[in-house]
Amino acid sequence: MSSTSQAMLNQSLFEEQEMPTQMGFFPFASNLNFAPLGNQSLKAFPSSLAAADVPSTINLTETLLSSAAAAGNLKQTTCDNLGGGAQLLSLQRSSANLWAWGGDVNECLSNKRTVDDHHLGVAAMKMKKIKSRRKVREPRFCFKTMSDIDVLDDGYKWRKYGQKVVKNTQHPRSYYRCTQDNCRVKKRVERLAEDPRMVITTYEGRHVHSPSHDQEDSSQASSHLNNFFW
DNA sequence: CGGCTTTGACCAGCGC
DNA sequence: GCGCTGGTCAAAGCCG
Repeated sequence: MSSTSQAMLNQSLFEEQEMPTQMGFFPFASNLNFAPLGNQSLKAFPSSLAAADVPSTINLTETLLSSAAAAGNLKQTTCDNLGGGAQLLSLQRSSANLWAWGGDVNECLSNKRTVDDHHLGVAAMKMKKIKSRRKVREPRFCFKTMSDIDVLDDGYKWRKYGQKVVKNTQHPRSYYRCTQDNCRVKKRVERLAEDPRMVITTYEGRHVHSPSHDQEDSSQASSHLNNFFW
């Protein structure tokens, strides 16, 4: 990824924060820096200053680091040429890599939310859902994980509602919905065609509740996550 | 029996 | 308008 496109991305993330009705990354993403990773990927890492100013960003980082550490093979490094000795999340096999995926970055940024869902009744919502199933989308957040496990434990309870074989991939895409009442968060899980070891997880929407996890550590970590962007 | 997964059908969006 | 594709629905079956 060129520095120009990275600059455009950062600009778009900033705009997303100022105009929450637009499609894009979650606001927290504007507190992350991005480094190019291959042709299509970005590696996300916390800006040291921003992280100090925005505790929730630290919480996210800690959450990911702790979950990655739990999965093993966490490797934390610094990268001086990115300025200020910025902290990178450099994770190895079977750990939770947080990065934005190039393809979905474009998808996220190109989609706009057109209607405010909050003022619609249930019936109206159903009608709208039927009429514009794909047009109206919640904010999305996606990342790659190199893992043998398809569904990562993020502290929330999910129910699978569909599976689809998408074009040019050997592996089916699975669709999950949060089991909590009134919570419309969805996630898609698929394996990268070019590298089946990579799992692409895409979250859509925001949770309106705390994680329902019975493991204390994960629950604590996930609650940090929930505090600011779920 | 309730909650979950599977899976074929259906529908909307998009490109031609 | 038509065909393709992705996303969702919902019935059926499975499992604890």
